[in-house]
Amino acid sequence: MIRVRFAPSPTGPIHLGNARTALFNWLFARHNGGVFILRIEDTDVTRSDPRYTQLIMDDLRWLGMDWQEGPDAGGPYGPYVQSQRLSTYQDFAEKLLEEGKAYPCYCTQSELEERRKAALARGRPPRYDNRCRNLSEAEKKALESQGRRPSLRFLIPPGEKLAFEDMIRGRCEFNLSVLGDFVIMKADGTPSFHMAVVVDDALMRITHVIRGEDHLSNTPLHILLFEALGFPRPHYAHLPMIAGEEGDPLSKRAGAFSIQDYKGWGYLPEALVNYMLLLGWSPGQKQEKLTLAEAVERFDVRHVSKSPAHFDPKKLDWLAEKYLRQADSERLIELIVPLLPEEAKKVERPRLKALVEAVRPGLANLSQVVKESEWFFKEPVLDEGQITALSSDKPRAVLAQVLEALEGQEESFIKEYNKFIKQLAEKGGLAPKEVMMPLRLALTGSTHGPELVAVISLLGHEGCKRRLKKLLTQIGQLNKNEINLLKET
RNA sequence: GCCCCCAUCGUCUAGUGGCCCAGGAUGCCAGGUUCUCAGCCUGGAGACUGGGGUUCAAAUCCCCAUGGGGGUACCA
Repeated sequence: MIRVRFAPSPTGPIHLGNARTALFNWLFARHNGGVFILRIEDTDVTRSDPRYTQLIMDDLRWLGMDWQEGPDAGGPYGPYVQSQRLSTYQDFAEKLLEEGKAYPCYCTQSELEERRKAALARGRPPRYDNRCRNLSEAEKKALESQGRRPSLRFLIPPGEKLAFEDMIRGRCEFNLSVLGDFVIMKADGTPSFHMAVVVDDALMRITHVIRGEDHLSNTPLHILLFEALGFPRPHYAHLPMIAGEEGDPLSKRAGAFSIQDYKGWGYLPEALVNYMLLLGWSPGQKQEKLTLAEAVERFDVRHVSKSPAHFDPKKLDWLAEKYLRQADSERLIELIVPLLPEEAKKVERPRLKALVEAVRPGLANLSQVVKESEWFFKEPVLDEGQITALSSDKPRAVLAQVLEALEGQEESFIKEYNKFIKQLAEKGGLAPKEVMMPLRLALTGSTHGPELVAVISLLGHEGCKRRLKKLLTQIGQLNKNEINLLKET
C-alpha cells in the first residue's frame, strides 16, 4: 500500500508552493490507490501556532483535497501532530545514544555561532567540528556542572558517499565527508526536524516522500537516520521550487501568495488547483484545462519537471476566466453577495444571476466581478469629458429620443429593444455604434462592459428612464420638446 | 567558501540519439467577427546558455565553463 504525507509546519498560511506539494502528494496517492496523510510538524514551539493548523486544513479542503489520516481524521499511526509525540522521539533518541550512534553535545548556541563565523572568516566550511564526540565521562560531568544542558547529535558514520534514486531526478550522490554531526534532539528535549520527520515517516509507514527541492540536501541525513534506526528508507521525489515572477523565492513572500489571498480575491479553487497542476507537470496532449479527476488519472511524478517554475499570474487568470465563465451561477451568487454593496441583498435572485452572468466574461475572480458590477448598484457619475461628448447634438438627440420612446412604453418594451435601436439608427441615418455608445455611456458611465441589451434589461424600464432623465437634466440646454418630455413625469 | 540540484520561445512545457532548420499552451503583435470589453476565427514574431568531445547522426549522452536555485541552524 502506497502511503504519502503532506507535512506542513503551522508557522504561517500555506502558499502556492506548499499547496502544490500537497496537491502532488494527494494526486500520487489517488493515482495509485494509496493513502494521503496530513501531519503537522510543530516542533518549533516558538514559531508554531495552532491557528495555522486549522487554516492549513481549511485551505486544503477548499482546494479539494482530503486526507485519510491526520490530526482531525485520526488513524492507526497517530497522533498526527508532532508536539504530541515527544516521548516517541525521546525513546528513539535514547536508543541511538545507547548504541553509540549519537552523543551529547555541550556546546552552547552562542559558542557554535561564534565558531561558525570564525570558520567562515578563514574560508573554512562553517560546519560543526564534532568536538563533543569523544568526551570522557568526567568531561561530561564537568560540563554539566557548569549548568550546560546538552543537545544530542547524530554521529555521521564514516563513509565516502551516499547515493539514492530520486523519482524525479534520478541518481543523486552526496559526499558524507563534508557533513558535520547534526543535532537530533535539542537541549530542551524536543526533536530537531530531521529526527522528527524520520521517526514519523518510519512509524507512519510512509512509502514515498514527495517534498520540495529545498529538502534535497537533507535527504542524506535522513537516509542515515533511517539506517541507524533500522527502518527501511522510503522512496524520494523532490519537486522543483516555484519562483515568483521576478525569479525570487516564493516562500519569502509567502504573504503575497498565500492560498488565503487567492481565496480573498475571489479566485475559484478549481482554477487555482488547475494552475498549480501546470507548475512543474504537464498533462500532455493539447489540453491544459483539466479537472482533478482527470489529473488523478494522468498524474505521474516521474514526469514532473526538474527545473524550477516561475509563477505566471497571467496564465492563472486565463484559466480562472474559463472557470469563472462556466461556474454555476447559483454558487457564484452565494460567494459574491457578501462582497457586494448592501443593496444587493434586496435585489431579486434572478436579476442578480443575470448580472453576474452578464458581467463575468473576461474576468478572473469575484473581486473583478464586484468591481465590474458597480454601475448596477450606483448611478454613474460622468466626468467632464464624457459629459462634453454626450452634450453634442447627435448623442443628445439619441438619448432624448430613447427616453421619449421609453416614456410611452410599458415595462415589456425592453424585449423590443434591439429592433427599436435599429429603427432609431435607420431613421436618423446613424451607425448602430452612434446610438449604442452614447446609451451605454449614459447608462453605465463606461465605454465597455456587458452587451447593451443586457445592461438595459438589467437596469429595467424604470431604471433606464431614471438614469437617462438624470443625465439629460445634467447635460442641460434642452430644446422645448425635450423639456416638455421631462416635465411629463 | 564548501556541498547538492537544475538549464528548450517572456512564462509553463513536449521532446529519453535520427520522426525537430524543435511541437503545444499562455502572453504579445496584426487582421476578421462585434455597440465596447471578453470570446471566437485567421495569421505573425518568439527558444535548445556557451565551448569542447562521443556518434554516420545530439536539444537529447559525456566533460568544462557560465548562469539560476537550494543547502550549509539546537527553522522546518
